[in-house]
Amino acid sequence: MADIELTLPDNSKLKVKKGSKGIDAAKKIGKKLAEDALAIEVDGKLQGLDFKLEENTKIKIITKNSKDGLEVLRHSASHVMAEAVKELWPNVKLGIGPAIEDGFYYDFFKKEPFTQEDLKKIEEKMKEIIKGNKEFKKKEMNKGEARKILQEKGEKFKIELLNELEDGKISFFESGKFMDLCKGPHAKKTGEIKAFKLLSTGGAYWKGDEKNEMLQRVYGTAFFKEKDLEEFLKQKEEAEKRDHRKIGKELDLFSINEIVGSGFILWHPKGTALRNQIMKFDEQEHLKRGYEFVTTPHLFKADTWKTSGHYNYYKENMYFLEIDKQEYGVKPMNCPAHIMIYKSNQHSYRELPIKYFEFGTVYRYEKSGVLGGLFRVRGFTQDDAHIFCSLEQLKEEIKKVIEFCLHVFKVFGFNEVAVKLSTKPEKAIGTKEQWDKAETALKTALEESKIEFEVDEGEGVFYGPKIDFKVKDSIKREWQLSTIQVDFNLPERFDATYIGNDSKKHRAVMIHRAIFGSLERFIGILIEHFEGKFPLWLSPVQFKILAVGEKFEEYAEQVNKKLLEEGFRTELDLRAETVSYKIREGQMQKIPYIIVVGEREKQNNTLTVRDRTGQQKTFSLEEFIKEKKKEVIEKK
RNA sequence: GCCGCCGUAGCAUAGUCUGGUUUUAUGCAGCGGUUUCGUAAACCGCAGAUCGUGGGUUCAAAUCCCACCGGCGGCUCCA
Repeated sequence: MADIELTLPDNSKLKVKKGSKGIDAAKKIGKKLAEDALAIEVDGKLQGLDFKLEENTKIKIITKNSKDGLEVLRHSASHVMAEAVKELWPNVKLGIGPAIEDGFYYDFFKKEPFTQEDLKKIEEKMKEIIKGNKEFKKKEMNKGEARKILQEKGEKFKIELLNELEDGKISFFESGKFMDLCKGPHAKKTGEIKAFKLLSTGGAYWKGDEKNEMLQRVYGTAFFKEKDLEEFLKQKEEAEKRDHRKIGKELDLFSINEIVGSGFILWHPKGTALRNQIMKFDEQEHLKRGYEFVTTPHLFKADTWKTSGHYNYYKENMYFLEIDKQEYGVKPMNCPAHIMIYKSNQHSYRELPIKYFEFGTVYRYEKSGVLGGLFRVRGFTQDDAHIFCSLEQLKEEIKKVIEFCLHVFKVFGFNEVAVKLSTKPEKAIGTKEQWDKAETALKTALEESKIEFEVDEGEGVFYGPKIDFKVKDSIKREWQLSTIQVDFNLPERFDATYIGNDSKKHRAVMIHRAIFGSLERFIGILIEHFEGKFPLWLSPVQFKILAVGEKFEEYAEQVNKKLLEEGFRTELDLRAETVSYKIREGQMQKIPYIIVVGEREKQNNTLTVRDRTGQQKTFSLEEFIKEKKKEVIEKK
């Protein structure tokens, strides 16, 4: 038989016999590769190893230890889980069972939800199946045959999926007694699944639509090596240790009170100290960049929201009240207020851009089930600014905002940033020309800022394109932070204009941008990022001062007074407790420096300072102040 | 909002399944005293809880049932 030629990802060519399969190609490339092979990617599509190869295709062998390999493994694990569940509860109907970021899940239709004990049972059953080391066999048939099989089994959800598939060959995967509609690919045998663990359960709507039935989802994860699984579980534990709700309580930063209401944050003195430092820093940075500060009310007459469109499109998320037969709405956004300020004067093109900044506290009604700690709340403060400019100025202004964001990330130690540009969605306002110009402006701004970014076609909001920034924290978790959005809608609705050099009125373009997004959420992220061990400039309490004995209390007081005068945040602890006790307490409060004074220090006018790692160092008072002031300025 | 789990002193837990000393226990924190101490917990004592709220079942409810409030994990949502 004649050879056919395939292209490998590195553009080298591979010749195999006509009619051969993916596994043959793998063997041809190398014995080791064939052993490790799990699946084959043909022209970007994952296929099983038994996939018949054709000429002029680009192939990639998916092996263990690759990201795609993990996906294949996890998808296989989800099948094994479904098999286990079917054996334990034969009447359960199957939903879908894909691999996801950290593992896999499978959705089942079952009256009673799964319990923790059920998870253990399923795990045991899965172990049996894996031990059996059965082959994943692919079976192909036409749609009619497939439907017949599914109808016999009564798999109504699978039939729904089948109906959406194109006519042609429908594939099932079979392992032992279990068979499931599935395009694959899978591992060769169930025995490939070596390290797995079921993690949790939860309800999930069929096809993610809340109008549909609620299915029972089981989450799990799988790895090729036991070591990787352990690593994963350790990382999970690490994340739990950093939970901002736990640390927030321990460090007395904030609370949420049942009587006050869900989603409303009470900032305690220490939390406020932290928050104030962030705000102070942010204010300075805005001043440097030519923003003007404004202050606006929390409550507006409903007319404002009718003009802005929120009354029609955002009403379910807003708080309304009626006084003297007049309807008012609490602001969910600051934009209308800023536009009103802009509109209180006529503006020349020479004045543009005009940038208004406000720490604007907004209230949004969020469904009870979505609230959580500081991450999702009903009342929060945005570091919100609106830039009014001409379409021509857009690119330069966006560039400045990008620089601003990156600077802020760096200061807080977020060194990895992922950027996404979202373009015109199907439903959108504004002309095609406006959109094109704006999208080009955003794109060019990103390129000229030498930033790598992804384009998310059609994912913009209806009123304009946007750029989103995601950062990675100290344990590599991703958080969506900043957003820069162009808005054609509100300037139109509020008729925001400027006078151009042709002395005619022109529509202003508005940019919404927030760097932290919400201060509440940002602080939540910071708590987890730093594990509560904030750098000196942010620490609610910077120094804890204690004396070795009563005789040295006066000196401790002197030191404290001096540090307060120098603008530091201190805590003087003169309680009748032992030195060790107070140090332990300070350490648990994650205070950056604990200052101990006694005979030696009093004699020499010095301080002995213990840092968070337990290291001690002696300074003269002046020396210490100088060094710590530097540390605060450098924000290390 | 939906599915599930949970709610015991300021905090962290035990007791709840299988109702039964007048319902409670432990540690930390608090308060009173003693100790004045050199880098992660000195000692003794005291006080502190309508067991989330309301209703029901029962001779008897922290425990069983219902509703509500709140928290957590998911889903959905986050123009």
